[in-house]
Amino acid sequence: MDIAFLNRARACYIERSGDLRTSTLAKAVPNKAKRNQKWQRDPEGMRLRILEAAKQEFATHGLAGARVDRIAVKAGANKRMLYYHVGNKDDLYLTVLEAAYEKIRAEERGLDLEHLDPPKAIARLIDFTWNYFLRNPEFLALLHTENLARARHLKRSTKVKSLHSPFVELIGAVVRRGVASGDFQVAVDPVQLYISIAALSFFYLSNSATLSVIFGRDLLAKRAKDERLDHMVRLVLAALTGKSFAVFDRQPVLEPLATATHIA
Amino acid sequence: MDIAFLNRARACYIERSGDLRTSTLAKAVPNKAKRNQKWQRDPEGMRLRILEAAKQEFATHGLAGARVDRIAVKAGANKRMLYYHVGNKDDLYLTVLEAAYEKIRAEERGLDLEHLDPPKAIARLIDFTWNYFLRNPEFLALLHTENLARARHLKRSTKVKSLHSPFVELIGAVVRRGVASGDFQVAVDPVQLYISIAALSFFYLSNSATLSVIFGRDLLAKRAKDERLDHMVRLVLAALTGKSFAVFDRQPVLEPLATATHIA
DNA sequence: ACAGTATTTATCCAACGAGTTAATTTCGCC
DNA sequence: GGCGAAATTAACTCGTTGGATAAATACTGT
Repeated sequence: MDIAFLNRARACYIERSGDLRTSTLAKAVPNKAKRNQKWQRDPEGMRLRILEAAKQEFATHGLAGARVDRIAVKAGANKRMLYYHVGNKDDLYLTVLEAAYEKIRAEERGLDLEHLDPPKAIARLIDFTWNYFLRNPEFLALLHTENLARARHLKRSTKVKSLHSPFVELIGAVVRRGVASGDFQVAVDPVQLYISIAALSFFYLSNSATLSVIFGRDLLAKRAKDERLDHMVRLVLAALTGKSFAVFDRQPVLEPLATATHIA
Repeated sequence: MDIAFLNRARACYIERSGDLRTSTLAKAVPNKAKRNQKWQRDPEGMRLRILEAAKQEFATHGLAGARVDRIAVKAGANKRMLYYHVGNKDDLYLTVLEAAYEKIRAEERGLDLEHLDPPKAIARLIDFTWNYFLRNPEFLALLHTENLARARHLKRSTKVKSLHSPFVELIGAVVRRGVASGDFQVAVDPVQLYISIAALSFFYLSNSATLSVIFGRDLLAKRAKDERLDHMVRLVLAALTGKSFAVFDRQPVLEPLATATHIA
């Protein structure tokens, strides 16, 4: 969901300053072309734009740093609309947070690890996590913001609590299979493993700014990112299988994963 | 540096409401006991209290969420003092950030890994990192805040950039020794390893609030923390040595580390 | 004991930011 | 073709907040 696109859409939907009506957009091309219209109704679209703008704003500035007016402008809306369609700043934030969790849970469900052999399944899991974080940097920021607030909002949210991640069970199953097949040495706690896998990607990406300064190199350069993914996969697989780090050369492990596997 | 203590110190230093002067405190017990004094000079103490209060405030509320007035109150000072002793809100923040980096670097230097055998050295490193983060939760929060700002302040700070962490070199040396002795299988990139070790602790602790909600259990309970440390050490050592996860039972690895090794 | 400076207090204020109120416009429906 | 509800805009309120100013008080050297 690209905010720039959404704004362009709105902007060109009704050419506010001129009379020109070039609305070639999908959905609601009005058949009666009234002139002099100042605005056009679009509740769902408005709500979407508002939430998208709010997500960006909360992600880049945190809860306290976010500005309601800025969200309105970014959404191409009037500030009153935020209150009309969603609620006050806190409601806005909670809605964004819930949507973020829903989104990642949905993508997680699309990943089937069941029929992969255990090492490949773990590798795919790491690859997915890494790429999801990479593609959704706001999610990282929102998570952190919520932790600053000691999960105050999350606790209130029945919605998020009902969204169980399928990963813990999946990892548990993969680990059991791995142990049975002899691929893995020990049955690690799936929660610990899940946290560790998330941690390896999360920390690198969410702290890439300060780490880049400290180490004096750009950790978000293509090369650096490739190396990181490689390192993480090797680290975890070496630990689980008891085989050497070196055994896991890139191609066989990383080849079948990649971005194509992700849901749109 | 305990803010409550500092405040108590100040509060009892001059008993403002009564005449009673029970100043048993170190440093500057005034020999001429003037009566009716309204306040006492203490520039260094004031500065310390301000910075400590600011650290707490920035850590719990982020940069934008921090309130200058609240810092003043917490420091037992007048707001004007912040500007007098440190500078505006941004200066305050940068000073706090720099102090935080200085502190961890100082403790890092106190850790000598050179004469430990490689696996023990790595275990101690993990233990140190874990416990440092546990003892200094504000550091985690500050790091995140700074990353939200895309390291804007850090880049400006010549001080922090000059504070090289000794860990990258140390880890490099340990890894080389380990490879030479046959303990380790492959010479991993020390930067990657450093980041991974920090990541495993950082993510767990800084996101413990949301993770606890998601998993429905208290990740900061004593038991859970012990398990986490155990898991991290096993994970990394198994990966490096190529031996099984199970080989590393708790006692031998964790015994010689513990809190006593840390600098005050 | 006195002058001059360092430190601290007591107010003030202009800008900002969240949230509201009321007026205006669109649109489905009869 | 017009009525009423839904959607949107414009303008305003009012507490908060970072920062500034000036006055008061403690300390230092002489």
